[in-house]
Amino acid sequence: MTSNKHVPKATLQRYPVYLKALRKLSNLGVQRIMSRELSEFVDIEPTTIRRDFSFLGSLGKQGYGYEVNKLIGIFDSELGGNFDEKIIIVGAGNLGRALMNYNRWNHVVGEIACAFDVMPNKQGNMYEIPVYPMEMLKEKMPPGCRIAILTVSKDVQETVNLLVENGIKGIVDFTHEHIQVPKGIRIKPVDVVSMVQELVFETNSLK
Amino acid sequence: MTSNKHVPKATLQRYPVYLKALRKLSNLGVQRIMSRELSEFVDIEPTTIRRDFSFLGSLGKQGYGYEVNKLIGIFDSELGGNFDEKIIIVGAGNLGRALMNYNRWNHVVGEIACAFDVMPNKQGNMYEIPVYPMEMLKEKMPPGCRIAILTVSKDVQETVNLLVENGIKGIVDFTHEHIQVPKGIRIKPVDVVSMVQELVFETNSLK
DNA sequence: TTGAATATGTGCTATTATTAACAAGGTAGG
DNA sequence: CCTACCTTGTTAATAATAGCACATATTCAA
Repeated sequence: MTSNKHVPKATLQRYPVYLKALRKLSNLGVQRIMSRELSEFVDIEPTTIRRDFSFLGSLGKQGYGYEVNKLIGIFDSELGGNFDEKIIIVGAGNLGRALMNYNRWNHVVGEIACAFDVMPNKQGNMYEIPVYPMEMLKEKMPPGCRIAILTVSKDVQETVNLLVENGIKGIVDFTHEHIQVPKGIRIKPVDVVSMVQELVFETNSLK
Repeated sequence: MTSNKHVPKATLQRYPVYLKALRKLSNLGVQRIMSRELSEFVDIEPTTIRRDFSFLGSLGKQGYGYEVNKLIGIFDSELGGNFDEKIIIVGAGNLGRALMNYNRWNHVVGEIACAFDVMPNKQGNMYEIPVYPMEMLKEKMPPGCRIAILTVSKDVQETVNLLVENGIKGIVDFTHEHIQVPKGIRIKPVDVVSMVQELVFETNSLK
């Protein structure tokens, strides 16, 4: 990080949105963009965008705007550590396998290094990604691995404990269970049911 | 809704968390709980919990706490409309089918009424849920259906437009595309890549 | 029945996040 | 090179959210 300013949580949550939009724009051949244009694209106020970007330095030019590819580069290097993250998938059921097949990880976050499952019939290679037995977690976990995607359906808390013991710092959680982790470990629940509930709650309460 | 107080957005986003935790506790046989206990469980300050609950009425008893099942009942009726939502899944690939097989929807949000896919070989019945061709959307969409889960991988924006034209108000979006919708339509992006990015960004920037 | 103990619900305060407004500086067209 | 125009980055103002602190109501043990 160049600047030592504290980046607000809310901003941090918007960065992936910007990044996705910028990549899309770059693919469309857009080379430069102004906060006002980007605003219409991502539905975030121009001022908010400019402030969010400002935490990463003075990235734009006055009277001109931002270079799309420069912005992407900054996200990669300043925030993403160049996105060479080694990620593991824990649980190789339908969902886990669908995620292995996403092939959208490279240069965007890193790569799925390997996966783990308790069931022998799930083990082996899957979409060129090795799936190991759960007992081999410690042994096969790539060095420096911090992030796991959890798609198991049984023994959830036990599995989480195992992951934390082995140095995992962040978990993308696809289970339906309620998980508890020590301070400092981050969990991102990806729960379709909760998402739908949120939509229902909003729709029922806000109108 | 009993109270007409405005429920803050932040609160609305926490309700599913409470609900999930309360269901878990109920299953464990817990009948009453205090905000302080619940706080440790969900990692949200007791005060915040009490205030969040207070928007739905005076649900607890002073010096006593809350009845777990009463709380669940309130969420169901006040917010969830008793969770009889008819949901559709659009896109019956790996992910779509995994979601059909979740069988966690009943009494928690509602039911997956049916699914749609452009590919003829994906159509037919899947886990007892009918999968129709995309052209039949208008015809087969259940009456009053407001919520769609989107797992298609092609023609994303076109599909979204179609859904919105047919009355969908909220979309749980599993695609990797950037989507634009008219005001009033809510999108919940469920993007594993963005989730991992968020974890990476937090880990790289906050320490 | 009584009173000490306890947990809720809510003014109020502190913190965090968003938006408006504008000075500063670069652009672009002649 | 100059000038009129734009858009950034940031300061200051507003809004939203979180958390303290306590009055109030209820429990529960004796």
